[in-house]
Amino acid sequence: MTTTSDSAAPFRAAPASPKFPALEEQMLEFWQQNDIYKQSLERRADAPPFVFFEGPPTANGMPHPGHCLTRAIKDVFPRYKTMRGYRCERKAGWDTHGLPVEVEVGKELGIHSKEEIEAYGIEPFIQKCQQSVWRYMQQWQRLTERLGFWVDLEQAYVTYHQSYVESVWWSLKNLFDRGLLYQGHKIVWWWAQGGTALSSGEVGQGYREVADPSVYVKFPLVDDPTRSLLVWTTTPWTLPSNMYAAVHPELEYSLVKHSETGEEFFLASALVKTIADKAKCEFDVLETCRGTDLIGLRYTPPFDGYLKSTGDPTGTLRTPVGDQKTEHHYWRVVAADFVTTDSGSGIVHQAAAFGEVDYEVYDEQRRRFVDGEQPELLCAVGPDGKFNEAVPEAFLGVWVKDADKALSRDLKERGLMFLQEQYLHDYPFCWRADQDPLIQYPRRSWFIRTTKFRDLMLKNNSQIGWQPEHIRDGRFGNFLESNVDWALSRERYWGTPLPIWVCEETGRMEAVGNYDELLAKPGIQGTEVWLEAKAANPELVDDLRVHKPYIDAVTYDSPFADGKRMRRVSEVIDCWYDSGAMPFAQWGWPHTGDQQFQSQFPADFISEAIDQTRGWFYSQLAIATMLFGEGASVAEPGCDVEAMKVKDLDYPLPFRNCIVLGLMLSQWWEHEDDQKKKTILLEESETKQHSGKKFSKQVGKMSKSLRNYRSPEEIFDRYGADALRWYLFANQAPWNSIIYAEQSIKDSIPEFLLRLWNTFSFFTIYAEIDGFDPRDAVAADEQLTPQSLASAPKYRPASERSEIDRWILSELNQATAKVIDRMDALDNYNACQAISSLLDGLSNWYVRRSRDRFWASDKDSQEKHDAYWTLYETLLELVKLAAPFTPFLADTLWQRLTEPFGDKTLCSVHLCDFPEVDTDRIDTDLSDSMRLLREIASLGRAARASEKLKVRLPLSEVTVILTDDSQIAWLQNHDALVREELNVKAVHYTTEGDQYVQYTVVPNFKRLGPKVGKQVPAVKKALAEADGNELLGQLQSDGVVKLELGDGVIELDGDDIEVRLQAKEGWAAAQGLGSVVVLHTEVTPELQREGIANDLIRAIQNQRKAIDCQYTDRIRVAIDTAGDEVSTAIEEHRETIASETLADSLEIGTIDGVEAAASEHGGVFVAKGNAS
RNA sequence: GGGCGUGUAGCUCAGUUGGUUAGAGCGCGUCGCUGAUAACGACGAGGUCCCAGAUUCGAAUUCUGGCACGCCCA
Repeated sequence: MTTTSDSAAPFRAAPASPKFPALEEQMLEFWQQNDIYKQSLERRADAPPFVFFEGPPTANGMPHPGHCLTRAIKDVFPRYKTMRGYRCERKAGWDTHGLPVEVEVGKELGIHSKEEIEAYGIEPFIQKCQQSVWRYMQQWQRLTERLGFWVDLEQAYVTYHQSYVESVWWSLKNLFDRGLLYQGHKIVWWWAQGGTALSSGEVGQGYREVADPSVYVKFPLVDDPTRSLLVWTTTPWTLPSNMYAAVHPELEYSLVKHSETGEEFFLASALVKTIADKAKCEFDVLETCRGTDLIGLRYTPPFDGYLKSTGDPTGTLRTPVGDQKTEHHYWRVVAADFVTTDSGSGIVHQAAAFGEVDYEVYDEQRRRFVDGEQPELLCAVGPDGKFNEAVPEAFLGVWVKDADKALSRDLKERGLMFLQEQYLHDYPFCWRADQDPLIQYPRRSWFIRTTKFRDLMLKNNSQIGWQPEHIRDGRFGNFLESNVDWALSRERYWGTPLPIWVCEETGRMEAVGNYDELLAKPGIQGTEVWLEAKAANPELVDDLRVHKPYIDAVTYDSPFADGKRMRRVSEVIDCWYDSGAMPFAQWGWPHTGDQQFQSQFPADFISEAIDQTRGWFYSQLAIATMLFGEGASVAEPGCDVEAMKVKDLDYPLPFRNCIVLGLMLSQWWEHEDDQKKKTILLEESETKQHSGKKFSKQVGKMSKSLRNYRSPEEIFDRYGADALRWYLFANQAPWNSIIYAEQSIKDSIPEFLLRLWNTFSFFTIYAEIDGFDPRDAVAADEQLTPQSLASAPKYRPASERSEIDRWILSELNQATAKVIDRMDALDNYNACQAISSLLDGLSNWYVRRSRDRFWASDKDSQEKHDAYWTLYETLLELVKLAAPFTPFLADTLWQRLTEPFGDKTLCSVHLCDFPEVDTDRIDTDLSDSMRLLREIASLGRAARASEKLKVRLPLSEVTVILTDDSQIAWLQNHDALVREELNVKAVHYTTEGDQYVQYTVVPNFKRLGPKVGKQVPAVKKALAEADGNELLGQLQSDGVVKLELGDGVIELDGDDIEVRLQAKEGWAAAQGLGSVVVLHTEVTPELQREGIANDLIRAIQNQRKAIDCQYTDRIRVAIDTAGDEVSTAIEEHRETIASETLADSLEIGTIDGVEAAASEHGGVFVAKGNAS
């Protein structure tokens, strides 16, 4: 070959067993030192943007394998889009606020309750919180980098940063000024003894079964005190706070008469008998009605505390103008859909203060009244869980759960108790003080009126490209449909402070949009608290000045009352609001970053796991809908919306596409011994090392305490990040829940990484031997595109190269088209399938069938150059295709493949453009023909196997019978492949196979169905019964087949039917769908001897390897045989044997001092060195 | 209890608008190849497509009702 280079070989043979984790570590260092990620962005500085939002991980706790999936998916599409010519900025982000962080710090300090935190000091506590998230952020950064997730960690947005907090403040001020931020009640699970609400997670931990009372109480009607509602409740202590009695409007109710006492009750018809039985009495049904008929009936509440103190107030209803109606505030029958007849009486006591559902009923009632005349929430219990003045004196100050019995006795004495029972149910207790039952209790809370935006949110949702699609109308759509106002505030410490200041005199409020605005307020005081803290501890992060407790100290003159102060409310906000504000808050917008925000909104692509539907997906959608586009005009009456509107922003939605990932489960093998001690193994193969123990396979959630999964770090060290990534991308659609199966991660090495490496390695071995030098392509560009390589003198256009070259180039371009199509549709799974099958074709067919050209001794033959250029180009393009998926290996191979060019080529594949499809190189007919040819080869091997005729033994002929002659000409021109593959002397193709095969004609149902409809079974039957050969003959001569059916004749053309072949008995044959391959099995002595020669070649080659020959070492060979046939075979094929094995001498006999290798034809002696 | 999803080979998973022989990889078995060699190839066995019903000429695929599992909510 040509030698334009100074060095002997521009390519070095690659090591056979690469250590992928070590190669990846090297690559990480290279990327870092050369700032490849930044370079990849700079190359796209003026390109159209592809906008990606990073959903901020909570920097609390260590990252686990599930996070690897999210981060890998978040990486692959931006990488792909960058290579495709887009500018895809990737700003990292961290969610740093919230209860989980407080709990984590609490654990560290050994404290838990709010009292303990306050005793410890809010100031040191939030400092600890800030330090804690910082520590975890570093762990996450390590994982992020090692996984190859390219994202700008240096410029990450952090939710506790001042600029971020101020953006959130701006948005809250905007909502407040539009009247959309209001104070209301929220019913929470309340730990009265500890004075704090518990999160749902904490509540879930503390359920246990207890017996509670279940009582049926009489509520006498105001208009007819002889009649009562029979009302059911399981919490007698809430009766003093009764507000309504609820019925289901559609249920049937009965008015019954007690057969003994004569009292009359309303209750659900379905429960009349049940309750009569329970009370051991008889009811006579007087009349029935529907629930709606009862609505509005007034009754006397069981305890009169509120009746006395309020005087049974009324209010004006919201009705059309001029149509004034009033209604009593309390103690009426109302409608509620949740009432059932599964238990109770069908009439349910409503105490809005102590139940979320009850509260909703109350809220609905409240909204029926005009402003200022609405019912108040009745609540006879203080935050300490004890009764207040609204109850009879005997109960004042009693802990509610202790009062059930006494209250019941009181009701009995007053004749209001109808029936009393006990029932068992699960009830939550405080998880750390397990004697303390929790109660539902109302807390003042801040809400955002998201319900006003329900339709707009649905409209935005409808335009989002969800993957999978069912999220839109399923889980997410349903969630939006049942939207309730967002409970924004949290009575906690570490969070974005709610930026609302209240006048200490009038209670009037205003929102503050940023820190400077606050400082500019008249009479500002309290800022010194922060300054002093900072002076005392200069290490303090400046961002803390907008946090509790420093911000709480800041007060200013009230604009509402002379001489009075404005003080901040004490709450912080839900950290989901923080994350949902990231589209603008990540830039500090609107205070800063206008240009970035304008160009980076909305997102083209986001992805998170399905648990984020109610989390980040919602918070983003809700906030964007309220602030931007059509929603920006929504406000309470009297607000000047135009003044508050964000100018020039008319965005419909916060993100255009979202892949919703499934959850990740773990898989492990478990054994439990007699002492209940568990042994956990992560790989099935390991169970064999514990003989005698029975392991059962488990699939379930990943559990830190069970240690039922391997940490990402260990996976990286064992198999590498590419192995994990390929497993995540190529094994399943990402929205399915995925089982983290270590074996499958391991398998991605031989299935993809090693196969790619071996193909590359094959190339380098021969490129080194032959001195193939790609620098002959003098006009090669920095990306080594196929076009630019064409400048090499021995480079022939693809159209002039051999069939197999054109085939693999066609496969390459088809695969490229498929990958682009799939990746544009956010379908990584099928993109990987396309890459995988391309690699399979390259490795298992192209290389296999092109070996002889690489081995050919004529180093300068055109065929050899064709093979090199084809393989080289294909590898280069394949590596680019793989780059987004397995970035480490792809870059390693790119660097080695481009090494001869030095600085002339790009130093990283990630700076390249994604391959373009060259449609001129796609030849689908060739693909079809090659598929048929591979099928024929495969059938031939199957036939050989069934006759126990090994491939080394040559055969004279195979006959291939086809159903039609359309491919025969092509196959005949290219039968060398089949001859070599099957080791036969000749191949005959024919459609006249009556001798070997039977023809059957089967319907093509897809065409026939629409055509003949119900006659399909009859046609099928007729075809099966007819003589196939005859039908085929008809078809070939007339072009149609006529079938006699019971009710007439049907004509079928060639597309309506398919011809199938069935090999006849007695032939060494194998059948496929459209072809049968028949072997001619007679073995002549000549063929036998050629087979012997092949056997010997193999034995000698084995021996070469055994004595450590280099590829090019010459050898001496002797065969120790007494057989004439073997000797003759050696003589006949001496040339071939010698050239194949690089033997300088080939004798019958032995070689002294050399150990013989046994073979079926005698001892084989191989020695290094030439004959002399 | 409600909503959403999942159920296909021993394992991990595909399966396009319904088309009659349901696929891949791994694992297993048999064989082959041997200048990619701790690699590679072929062939084979292995399936009640969770169950029952409906629609249809035809259902893994559509519908209804179960069962099991998962997630979210109550």
